[in-house]
Formats: sequence, C-alpha cells, structure tokens
Amino acid sequence: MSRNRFRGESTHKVDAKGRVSIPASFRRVLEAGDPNWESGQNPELVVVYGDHRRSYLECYTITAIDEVNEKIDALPRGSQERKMLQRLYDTQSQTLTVDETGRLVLPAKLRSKIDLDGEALFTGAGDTFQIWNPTTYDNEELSKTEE
Amino acid sequence: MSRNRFRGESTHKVDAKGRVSIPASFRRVLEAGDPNWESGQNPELVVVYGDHRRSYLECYTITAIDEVNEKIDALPRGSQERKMLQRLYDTQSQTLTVDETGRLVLPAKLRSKIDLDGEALFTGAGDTFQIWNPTTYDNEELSKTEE
DNA sequence: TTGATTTCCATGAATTCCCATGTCATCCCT
DNA sequence: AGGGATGACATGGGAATTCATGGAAATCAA
Repeated sequence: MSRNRFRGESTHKVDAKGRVSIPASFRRVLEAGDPNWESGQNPELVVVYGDHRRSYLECYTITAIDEVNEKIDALPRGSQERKMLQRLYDTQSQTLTVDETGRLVLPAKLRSKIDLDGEALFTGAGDTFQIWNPTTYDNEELSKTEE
Repeated sequence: MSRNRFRGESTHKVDAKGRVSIPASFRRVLEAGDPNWESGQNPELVVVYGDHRRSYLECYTITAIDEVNEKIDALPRGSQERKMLQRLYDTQSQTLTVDETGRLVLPAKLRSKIDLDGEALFTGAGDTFQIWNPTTYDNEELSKTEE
C-alpha cells in the first residue's frame, strides 16, 4: 500500500521562542503517520539532527522512525553497526510534538545547530522532510548544481 | 507495539554531593519503564558500571533490566557465559532512585570510576542511556568518526 | 562527633499553555 | 454576482508551569 509523501517546499517564520508553523500539508502526513494520533490530537515526530557535518534537520513520522528502530534493534547488541546507527538515530535525535495551532517548537540547541534565525525552509522528501536555513539551502543546492 | 526510547544528548552539572538532573525527557521514559511507578512517585533505574575498561555508566529502566535478567536466567547454571553476564549485570551494577526534583545521586565510587567532575553528558541510546564525562565522550567519538 | 547522606525549601530561566488577531479561500444565501 | 459568514492557517503575546540548580537543615552511620 502506498504511503503519504511529504511534497513541496515553503518557508515560515521562526519566532523568539523557536516556534514555527509546519506547512499544513505536512501536518496531514504527520497525522497519518502517527499510529497514536487521533482526530483533534497533536501528532508527534522525530527530528534527527546528526553531527556537526549535517546542516539541516531531518524529520520522520512515527511509523517511519519505527521502521528504523526495528532495524537497529535487530542488530546484535554491542556491534559496531548498531552503535553507529544508535548514535545517529537515538543520540542525535529528539521527539517533538506538534502544538494545537500546528506549530513545532524547535529548541535553541537545534536552531543554533543549523543556524536558524528568522526564517525556516521546509522541503518535502518522500517519507521525511527537512528544515533548513534558507540561505544554507541555496548555497548547498548551488554547489550541487555546478557539478 | 513500539516502546519509548531514550533520545537526544545533553549535559548537566554535577554538584559536590554528586547530584545531577536527569534530562526531563529521560525521566518520562524511566517512569514509563518502571512497573512499580505511579504518578507523583519517583522511578527507579539500574546503573551498570562494568569493569575498569568501561568509561561510562549505562542506565537501564526496570523493564529493560528485567529482560536482561530473564535472558541470563535462561542460560545453563554454571556456564561461563552466564557467569560473565551475571558479573556484569548483577555484580557491577547498582539500583538508584530518581529524587523529588528529578535528580540522581551518583555515589562517589561511580563518579570517580568514570572520572566525572563538574559536568555529566547524558546520551540516549534506545532502551538505555549513558552517562559520560564530556571530554571522554568527545575523545571516543572522535576516534570512531575516523572510519 | 564528624563527615556523609537525605530532606526540604528556594529561585531564575526555559518551556508550555492559553487566548487573540489578521489573512485568505470557500461556501452559501438572496 | 455581491456580501457576508465560516473556517483553516500563520503568527503574536502573556500567564502559568516545569526544569535545572543551589543551599540549609535534619538524619545516618561509623
């Protein structure tokens, strides 16, 4: 069966408290992808921020991250591969909840990591979406285009 | 059904008495993972410190450690493997209780073992989390990043 | 008794909750 | 077709609560 996909891109304001509206269409995908969600409630999502080399936030629906978790948990405890994946997907990630008004609160730590100031760019990418500093995005895209 | 996971990393102060705040999100997981816990009470957890080669503390929820114990108990009495695991998970571990204000009191013995001074780094890793001296962690991570 | 451990209380900062406003696009009624 | 009325969406602000942390008093244990 086919799954909802995150599509499109749009930019939103980030206020002093770190609040950002999630594009409405993305909200629908998050709701559908949270097994615990029910109408009138607020879906959760997992933000993977990675290490210093990553310059954006990658956001997973609950079911998407569950699949990742299953793979990790299936690996032998103590194996190098398991440790690496745990570092990325557990240690360098955080669960967030969408609020009543459809916003996400990005903690200061995450904002400063990807250097978010007043605006955030949301880009859909299949079963995840990303949050960028618009300028960073332009630069990275530019450098990729010229290859 | 999927279980709560310890996610994220953050550093907290350790005072002269060995008190450290547990990241609030970890507290929630500890509460959910303690069958005896009820709202308003303080959850317990098991700290596995291991032998001299281990440079961090590994912390288990009660249900997580119960699973480990079950596996150990299933092994043939007297087997080498059973002895080794018992040594690690029973002998080299300790049960602690979270206090009213969400802190853990790390006995001097544990602090000196992993060389904790003023700051402690908490790192989530699925069904357990670890406590590190931030500097030690950086060093170990650095050497692993060069893969 | 003396140092260590546990309680209890205190406070500033960060985070969450709750309510408000402006802007569109849609729907409906006459 | 015109004119609200309606409702979703993006954004703002202040109050209320939770967090992280510090220190004093009370209790223990050797």
